[in-house]
Amino acid sequence: MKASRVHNDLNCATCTSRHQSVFAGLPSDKIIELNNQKSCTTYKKGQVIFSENGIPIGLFCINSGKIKLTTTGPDGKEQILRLVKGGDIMGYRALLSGDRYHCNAVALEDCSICIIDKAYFLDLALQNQALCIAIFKKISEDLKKAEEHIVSLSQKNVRERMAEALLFFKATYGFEADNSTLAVQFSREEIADFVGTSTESAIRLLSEFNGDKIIELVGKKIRIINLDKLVKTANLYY
Amino acid sequence: MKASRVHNDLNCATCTSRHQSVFAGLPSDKIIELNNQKSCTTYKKGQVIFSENGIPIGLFCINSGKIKLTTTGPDGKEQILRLVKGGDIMGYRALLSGDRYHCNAVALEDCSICIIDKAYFLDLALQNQALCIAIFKKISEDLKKAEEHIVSLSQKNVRERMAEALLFFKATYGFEADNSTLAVQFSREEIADFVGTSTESAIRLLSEFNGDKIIELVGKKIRIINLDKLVKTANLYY
DNA sequence: TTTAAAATATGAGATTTCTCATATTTCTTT
DNA sequence: AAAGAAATATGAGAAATCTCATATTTTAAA
Repeated sequence: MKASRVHNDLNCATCTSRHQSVFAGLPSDKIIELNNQKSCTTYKKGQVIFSENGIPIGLFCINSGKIKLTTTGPDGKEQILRLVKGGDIMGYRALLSGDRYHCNAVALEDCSICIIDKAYFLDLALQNQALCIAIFKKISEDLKKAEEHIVSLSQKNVRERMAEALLFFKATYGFEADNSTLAVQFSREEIADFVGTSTESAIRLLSEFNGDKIIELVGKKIRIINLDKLVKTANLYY
Repeated sequence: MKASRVHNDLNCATCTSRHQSVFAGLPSDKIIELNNQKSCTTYKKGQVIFSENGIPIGLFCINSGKIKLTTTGPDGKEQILRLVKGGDIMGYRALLSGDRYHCNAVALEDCSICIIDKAYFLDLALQNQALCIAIFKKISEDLKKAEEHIVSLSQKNVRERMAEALLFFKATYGFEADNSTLAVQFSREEIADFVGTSTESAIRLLSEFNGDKIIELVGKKIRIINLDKLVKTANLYY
């Protein structure tokens, strides 16, 4: 049975993910304070961290692990909206707008996550300019990415969107040590849920890319062996 | 020749749009200060207010008029990303993220707009909690709308998206005095650019909706005559 | 007012993508 | 290790949507 484990082993002061996070600019006294206001949890792959319509109790700060944010469409099909990794915050949209969650957060692999009390976080953000600006930037980036996704879904065909998705996975999670294998593993269905297509079409396209020597399928792993061709296939520039 | 006209006739203290804006919670001394930091411009229908890749010089605060925010897709096709109206701010994403604009802002009708100096606005936002929270909410809402648009584009067919688009236009701009005619006029091409379809398909679907007595086409105007059926057609609930 | 240009409308074939069927492979569990 | 379940793979027909062609109507310009 998969289960989350609550603890407080992580220390914000020594947390390496912090330096890439919105908390990068916090003074050290605030870091110590923050450390006392958080609680840490580990989640196993596949576990739901929060879900649609839930009421936010705090801000999730990812120490390590990868997470997908999804919604359920009108016919029950899942849509992947955002991808989250170590150093990211999540759950901030609902928190800042006083809304409920409109996404599900599901662990793509084992994760170590801290949750920061809602009221404390809001207070901290309003009092610390660097944090406030970092949050502005974070939402702005997510909005930009979402709008790029809109253009892609609206104007590109499935083949182009699939190529773009692989590039997005690369941009988000990078490569493994071999510098060519995507450092994230999705099922074909999950890829389809990001690209906005059927699972069969996703499978077919990945096979085609494999046949075209753009990628190499090694089990569940995807190696990008011709990045130029992938970029061209994505029809990115004009 | 269409041309914008710069002036300073509008007064923030008496501006009625302000009460629905992010500046609603500002104390009156700050309103007076804000009034001195802004400059007003009128734009004619069709005019470009800012464009993709431009560097933001300030925050646009809409006094009156309707505006579309668009991007150009890989094959030159326009995509409508957001719709703006009196009381809204725009250009804030690029401003807050220190980025260039990734959208074009084009007047859908004659507009009266104030521009607030970038540095002044950022300063004001960081010093005033109510404003800061209002901005958080504003971006959060735009992100939520964008993500709903993603699900729609990804999972719905063109007919459902068209119905949803009409409901979105209604939610954004409301009805005229007759309580059924959409208070905004788009060309069929613009509707297609929002829905993510071809102009011909947009024309065809509107004709179909007209034939199905869901809407009534009165020249360029669209009257919603069966809201229930439109909601059902949009496949909104599950 | 006439003419030209742009927008709207509609049909029909071409194309893309989906769906369903059915293998095959991989992973889990006993 | 064997069986069952889940994921991946592939084909083929069905359905959705686009594109191109061509009217028709509306708007703008001369």
